[in-house]
Amino acid sequence: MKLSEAKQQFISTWGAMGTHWGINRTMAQVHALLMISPDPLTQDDVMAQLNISRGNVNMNVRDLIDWGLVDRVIISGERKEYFTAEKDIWKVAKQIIKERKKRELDPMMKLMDQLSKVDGDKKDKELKTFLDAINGIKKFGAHADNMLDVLVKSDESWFLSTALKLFK
Amino acid sequence: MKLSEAKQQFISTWGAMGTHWGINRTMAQVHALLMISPDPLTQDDVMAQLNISRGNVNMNVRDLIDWGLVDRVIISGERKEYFTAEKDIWKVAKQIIKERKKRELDPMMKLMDQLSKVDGDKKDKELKTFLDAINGIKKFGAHADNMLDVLVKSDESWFLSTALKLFK
DNA sequence: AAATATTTTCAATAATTACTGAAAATTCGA
DNA sequence: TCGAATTTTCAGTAATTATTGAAAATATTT
Repeated sequence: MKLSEAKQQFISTWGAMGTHWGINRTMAQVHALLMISPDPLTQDDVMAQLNISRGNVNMNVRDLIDWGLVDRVIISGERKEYFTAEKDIWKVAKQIIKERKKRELDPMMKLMDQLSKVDGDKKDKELKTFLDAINGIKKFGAHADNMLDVLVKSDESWFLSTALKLFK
Repeated sequence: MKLSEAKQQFISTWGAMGTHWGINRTMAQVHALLMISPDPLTQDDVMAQLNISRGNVNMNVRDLIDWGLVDRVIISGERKEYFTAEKDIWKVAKQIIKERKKRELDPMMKLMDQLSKVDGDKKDKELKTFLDAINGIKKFGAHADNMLDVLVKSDESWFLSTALKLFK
């Protein structure tokens, strides 16, 4: 298989995968492109390689920067902005875990706390089932939160060696 | 807060959360409704409670069954089908991990194996960066795969006690 | 400060995804 | 086996989400 073909396939699949994770296809494709590009790219490079408009590139790159997955790069003597992505997949994963925890898990747990204050007769089957569900999620969330925190703070070698032994 | 209100909020938030995870809003809402319902519900119950059409309920319930998150229940003497959802959130999480691993991680790893066979001059910077990315993902994926396998095979008490100590 | 290059915004539009509802298929009881 | 109840399918439509492209804003050079 030729490199150009392989790149194309990687970008396309990474994009499709993104849609299964609540990430828009193009954003995932831009990320994929930057991950396999040795040097930083400009908006025009991305436009050309993915065949998308300037506005689209701008928007998605900005989102990727918000996620902490892409950085602006200043190249001295150049007027244009360049963009580059973190290439260490472990760091990428940690960053995504960190962001999703902040954006999703934390607010969800806050809501569960509120919902567990629901009032009514504890003997009521409806209420009991509801509270059991909420409390189950709270407990699970607290543990997941903890686990993810440790994961995010750990380094790659820990993940690649120790973690496995512990799990086995 | 009243129960009916709390339920409504839970269903709505669980649905919104679904969209961040590549799951359609309605499917997540149906799941939420079944999780907090003490008794199995019929298609008509779900239609009434979520204000959606019969076809929509049918489709989403079928998907939830495919995901292993909802079961058909036969109630003797009743002609209609009833549906119920697993209420133990740890089992729900394990099931989702299992399915996503099968549907997403496994195929992705298969693709990486293919892409790592790309041919060309190993000195080429473009090729080198590409291969580094692919191999990084392969290595990461193999470990994640392993970790998730152990998680899925472990039981709740392990998660709630041992896992934390190990991680700390 | 004017000219030029570059980035950002956002209303209009396109593309995608989800939903409805009625017809077809299936199931089940009599 | 027939008829009624129930489930499933799916073409048409609605709702949502993503993209374009050109105008406005910003930054840089001369």
